[in-house]
Amino acid sequence: MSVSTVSKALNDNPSISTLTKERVVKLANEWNYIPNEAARHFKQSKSFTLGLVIPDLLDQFYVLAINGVEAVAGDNKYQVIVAQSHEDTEKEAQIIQNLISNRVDGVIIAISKNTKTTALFQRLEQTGIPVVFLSRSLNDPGFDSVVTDNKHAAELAIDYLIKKQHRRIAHLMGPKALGTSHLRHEAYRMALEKRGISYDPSLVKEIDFSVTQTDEVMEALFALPDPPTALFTFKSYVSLDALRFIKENYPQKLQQVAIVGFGNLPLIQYLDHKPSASIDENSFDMGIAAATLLLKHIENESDQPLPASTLHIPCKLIVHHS
Amino acid sequence: MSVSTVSKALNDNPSISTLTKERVVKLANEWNYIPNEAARHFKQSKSFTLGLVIPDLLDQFYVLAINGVEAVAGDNKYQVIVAQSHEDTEKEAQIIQNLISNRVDGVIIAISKNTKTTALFQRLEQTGIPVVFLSRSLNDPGFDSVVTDNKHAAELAIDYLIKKQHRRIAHLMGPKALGTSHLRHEAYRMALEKRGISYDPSLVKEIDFSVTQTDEVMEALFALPDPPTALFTFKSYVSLDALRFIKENYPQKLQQVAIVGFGNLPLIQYLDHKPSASIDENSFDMGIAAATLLLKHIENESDQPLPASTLHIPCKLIVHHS
DNA sequence: TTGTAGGCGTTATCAA
DNA sequence: TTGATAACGCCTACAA
Repeated sequence: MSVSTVSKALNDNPSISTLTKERVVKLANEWNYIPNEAARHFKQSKSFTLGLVIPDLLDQFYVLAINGVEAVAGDNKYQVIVAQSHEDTEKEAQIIQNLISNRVDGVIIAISKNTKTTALFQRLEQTGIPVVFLSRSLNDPGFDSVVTDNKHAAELAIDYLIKKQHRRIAHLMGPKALGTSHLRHEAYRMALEKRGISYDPSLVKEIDFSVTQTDEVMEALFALPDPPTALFTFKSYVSLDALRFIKENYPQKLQQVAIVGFGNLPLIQYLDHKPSASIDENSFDMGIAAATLLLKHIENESDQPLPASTLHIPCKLIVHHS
Repeated sequence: MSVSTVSKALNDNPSISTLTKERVVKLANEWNYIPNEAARHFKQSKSFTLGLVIPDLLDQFYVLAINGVEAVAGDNKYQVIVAQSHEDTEKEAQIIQNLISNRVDGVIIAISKNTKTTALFQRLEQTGIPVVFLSRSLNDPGFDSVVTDNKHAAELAIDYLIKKQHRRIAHLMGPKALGTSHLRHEAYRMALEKRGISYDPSLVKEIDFSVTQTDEVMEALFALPDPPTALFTFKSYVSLDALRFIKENYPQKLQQVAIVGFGNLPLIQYLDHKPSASIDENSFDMGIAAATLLLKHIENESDQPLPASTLHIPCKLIVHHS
């Protein structure tokens, strides 16, 4: 029996008789034959693989997003390769190079905090590999992205804090290199002004996610003549660092200073002193949205590429009760 | 110019003139040519890929192990595909099937808590794909594994608790299906008896990692006529659940009950009420050891397979200061 | 020093 | 209904 007959039989090709199919399947099982997916993909010049690049697997926000991506990918017979950049632009470039080498069908990426250039991503698109930015987007509107609805998030947070009588609300802003940092900063500013609180630049401090810098910034904020009574942070891991700083250095302020940040992390449930509230970014849903959008590009057969779009995923405020 | 000349030029084959090489490399760069790794692997019938199967990415223990595996893999030009079983044997089987389909060169796996049969793993080995079990091993000595030195861990924990005047030390034992659960249980028993504390089976309770079951078990333990004053847990996530149970239901016991478990998780640093201590399993090193062992098998050219071995990774006790 | 040809496992096309 | 063949992109003998 020829290879082609076997191939057709296993793929349930209608041109093969039922009897032959049965015999083939039986033998295939007996001999534990498993088709070589790699060869198949090679032949089809399609890998049925999505590359997913994230800064760090220890960040639960991304893990939840991964789960969302994997769910959609699995439903559509795609695999997912997860790679960590460890917030290193160089490593990130290496990963992307590698993903191109392996001819993944598409890439979802949460860029590292230092990534500024778009060259690599243009290269991907040129190679015919669509890219979707997750959570952290470039400033370039030419790319697809799935992001938190930062504006709404800031309003939820500021509303909550104002209701709790806070007027001096500081913002621990993300690294300037990230477009998301500016979006959140702007959203914070708008939300404040809309509610009649004038924006005070001395209450805005850039952080780089390191403990030491957060400590410095907190020290500076508390040294102000009129220090903040509330913090709005770029992400909840910063909230946690800030909280620890307060516990260690200003324990008397622990009950007074309210903290709200982006990301409702599962680990918060274990804490005794929780941040006051968190923005639940629905990162699982963000993963789903990113993967769905990416697949739409991948499976777009027309000669025209789909126009780039930015999806704002709705979020909600979760108040933590300590 | 022929493809073979180009291929040789790019691979720096000595039979190609320097001039030709230069011209080829120049054009390759100009045209953004990136070799198709998939085709290369296909040709070599080698994927330079390791499969890494773990229960859950939200468990920081495994994330650290992943980092270890990735470090070794990267140094040896191998890629890593990470897949989550979500503690589901069926999903796990699917993943392994998929890894075989994709002809990975080797597999590292932390089996799900329900996995009992070895059939799948034998299938892998038969297919010529070596397997290394990580942390959670089967009872079968025919397979390679990298595990915590459970015996030493139990001694460290029990010594610590005894020094703190505890005599009634309960064990929250892992799921019976896991070989590791029995090893740790046995290590606990031995450590106790060696120190003149008789083993009391009423102080041993099996848990399945669910919050509800941990709650039930804790309730039962505290309802004993002579309840435990210390807990030795299968893993630190169980320690955290137990801690929460105590805070919510027996707050007066919070300061008295000592808890020690396997796994020194990064998230513990954020807690106010920490477990008393944790076994630092050095999971990063476990990942390194597993990957190194696996690569040794993969790169074993001899016709004889290497004998199976079990590596016990040294661990230490980390005392947490609340 | 360069080119030609064969093959890795699979599928699609076309012929038998 | 089945079989032979070419092709996917790359590498490697071997021939020129």
